[in-house]
Amino acid sequence: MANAYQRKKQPERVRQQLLEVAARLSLEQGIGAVTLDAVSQAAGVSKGGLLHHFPNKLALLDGLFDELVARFDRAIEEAMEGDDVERGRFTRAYLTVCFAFDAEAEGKGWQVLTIALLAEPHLKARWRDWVARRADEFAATDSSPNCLLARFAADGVWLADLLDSHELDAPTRALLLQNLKALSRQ
Amino acid sequence: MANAYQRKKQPERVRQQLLEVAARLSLEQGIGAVTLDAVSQAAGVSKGGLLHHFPNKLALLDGLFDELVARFDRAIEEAMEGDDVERGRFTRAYLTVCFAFDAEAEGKGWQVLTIALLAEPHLKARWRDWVARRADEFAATDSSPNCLLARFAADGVWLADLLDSHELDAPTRALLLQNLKALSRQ
DNA sequence: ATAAAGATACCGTCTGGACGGTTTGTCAAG
DNA sequence: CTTGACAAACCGTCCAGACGGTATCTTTAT
Repeated sequence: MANAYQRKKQPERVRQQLLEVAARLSLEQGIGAVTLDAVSQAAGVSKGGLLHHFPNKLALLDGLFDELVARFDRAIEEAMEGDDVERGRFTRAYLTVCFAFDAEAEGKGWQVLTIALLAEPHLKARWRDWVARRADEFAATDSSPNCLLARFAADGVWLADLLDSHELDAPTRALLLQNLKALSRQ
Repeated sequence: MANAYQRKKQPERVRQQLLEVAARLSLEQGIGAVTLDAVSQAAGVSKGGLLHHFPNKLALLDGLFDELVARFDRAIEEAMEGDDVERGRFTRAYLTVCFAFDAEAEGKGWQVLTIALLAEPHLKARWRDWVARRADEFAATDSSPNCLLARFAADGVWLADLLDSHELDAPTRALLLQNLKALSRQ
């Protein structure tokens, strides 16, 4: 830290580090702990360095959002590949990802952050766009009332995970997922 | 404002006003806008006045939470009265309230706030308690997998309202509600 | 090949303002 | 005349962002 001028320059790595640290901070200490000072310090970068990569705080949050969505998209795409029934395929992938999101260690790191993002009007709008785009993209295969219902339920489960309410035991959870997937096929 | 000493003293009214203003601010400008200064000013009260009613900011948020839960409870109770089928009665009331929550002007005012509350660990825990208590209270009539599913879906719809995503048209929405209620009776 | 000329990736400090909270004072009601 | 309901001024802290600098990369001109 003291003299970090001459260390190897690795902008992409530093950028990534900043995002990770921001996510971790929000998880461990709430969104209030995500300050430019805290993030930069925990990432071993000066505040000026942070502001070089992200010109302001909103840009940092935007970056987090991008990362989050990209991850989500990748997970969904992956889940869709192993499914050869057209009808409701997207919905099933959505279900899979939402239900898995609490288990994976990575997911945990993004959850608290997510809520914070949705509290920010700007990011709320961006999420809205994402939903609209997807709904449009899969209108042909996933717009049935049952699919809609299933996805809403997935959101509910995701929310419950986020809040640590409900505490489902594993078999109940598995059964629920199964039922919802069945719905998506009808 | 300038000379508010001699205005009629109406503590309960002022307290209510403060809560309403805080809710409205969070709705219109995000949780970040809910500061002691902003709330007190918008409520036509000095900051000292605010802090007289709520000794600190957390107390203010707690107050909002209390109000929110009380309203929710009342709405649910009301919805349960008109339902004479025991099985899934709570779930149907829960559905009714969640689905109605976007329509009523009142509900709108509390939505964004809610998310913010859930970002606060302390309030998150309180919500968790609420869920646990209710789940326990209605274990005999509303613990079937289908009821659980229905309530999760309700949460999803509520979340969608909160985020203005999804934009359901009225008939689809009504149909969804109907389907979920049917589930709760099985 | 190399050196000059930027461009990019940082560092360290400073500042203006916001924000939560305290304190002291004032008025009105009981 | 005491207590509750406020007002108004103030304080310490924190924080976002600006700024001016420095070191390392890349490109270009020679």
